[in-house]
This record gives sequence, structure tokens and C-alpha cells, in this order.
Amino acid sequence: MAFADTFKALSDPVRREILMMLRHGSLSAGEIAGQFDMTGATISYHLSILKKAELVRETKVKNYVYYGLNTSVVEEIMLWLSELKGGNEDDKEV
Amino acid sequence: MAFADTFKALSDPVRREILMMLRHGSLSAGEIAGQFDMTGATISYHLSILKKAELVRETKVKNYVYYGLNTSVVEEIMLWLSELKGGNEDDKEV
DNA sequence: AAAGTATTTAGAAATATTTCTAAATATAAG
DNA sequence: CTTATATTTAGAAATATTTCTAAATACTTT
Repeated sequence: MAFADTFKALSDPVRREILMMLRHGSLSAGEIAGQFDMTGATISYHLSILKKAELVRETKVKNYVYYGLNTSVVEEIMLWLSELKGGNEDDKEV
Repeated sequence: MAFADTFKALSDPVRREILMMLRHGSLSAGEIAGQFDMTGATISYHLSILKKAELVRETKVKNYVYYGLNTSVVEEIMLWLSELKGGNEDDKEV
């Protein structure tokens, strides 16, 4: 059930900030962690949730792990939001 | 901080289903609750979260409370998602 | 005014999430 | 092969979320 995972992943401010950091290219786990006042372990946990939601992809290079955005899942969420707005017919207010 | 509230509100499957139910017009709290295998109190809790996030608006008629979609907040979320996709320049993969 | 219907609030229990520290893995460099 | 650097995993504590039952509000109808 990847769809629900995506909404869950987006519900945390730290994870949303990580995604925004990745807009202009991939960053290593350490580079990401450096931007937060949290342990690397905590950031690793957040990255694992973003990965499970397929919002990021990882690439291993040397002893670094680089994370990059995967925008294709974002489209699905936008589609769902469009449906929400779209089905609005003539708004039968009571 | 209403923006974070909106993402949180959207992170629960029950609340997303409620929003979808409201696409074609307002429904009373009871009509909504009738669609779920949960107590009215629980649905009332979910409605309060949707209301705080400004995703729904309520109208009181007699001893009923009708809930209707407020799509204007959905636009903000879509804008945020667009930014996420948009800033994707040339994807400096490492 | 009393009784009925619809909804919300309060408080508690169960579950899930976020964060930390310490230990484990993985790869690199000396 | 030993030490150093980067990251993840495990386990625990703190906090937040979801759900329930029972009681409280609110408005209607008799």
C-alpha cells in the first residue's frame, strides 16, 4: 500500500525539508544530517521512510550513500488532490 | 502553522476517505459516520482535525452539523508539490 | 418542561511515531 | 589487517495519534 505510505511520509516537517533540500540534486546522508539539529541515526530513520514511500532513491558511492528525489510518486499525490477538487460539481450546500 | 496541519490531516486514510465522500456535496456528521465501522465520537474527532486544517467547513442546521469541502487549502498543497517537482533543474546525479 | 435525536467532549487504553544512545556494518585508507 | 569515516540497526524513552465508552451539549418535538 504505497499510496498511504506517501501521505504518511509527507506528514512530517523534517521529511518535507529533506525533500526540499534534494530539489537541486542528490546529497549524502551526512550532508543532509548536517542541516538538522538531530543525530545521524534519526535522519537515517527519516530517510528510510522516504525511501519506503519511494519519494527518494539511494545510490551508494564509496562509503557514502547519496539520496535523490523521485518525483514520479509526487504526480500520484497531485492526481489524488485534483480528483478531490475536481469532483466538486455544483457544491450542493445545504 | 496551518500548512503542517494540512499535511497531517491528509496522512490518515479515514480522513482522506471522508474528504472523498464530500466531493459531490456536504454531508452531516451522522451520514459520514454511517459509512464507517467506527463510533460517531471517533468520526467527530477526525472531522475536528479536518476542520482545524481548514479542509472542511461546517454549517449547522437544526440539530445536524453539515460538513463540506474547502478546496482552497488543497491548492496550497499542490503548489508545494509543484515546487518539489519544479526545482529539479538537471538532476545532478552523483 | 420532558424526552428524543445528533453531535461533541473528556478521559482512558492501545498503538504508532519520533528521537536518542550504543552497537553493528560497510567501505576506505594507512 | 587495523583504524577511521559514513551510515544503519536495535532497543528504549518520550510523545503523539487513534479509538473506545460514558457523559455532556445542543437543538427539536411532543
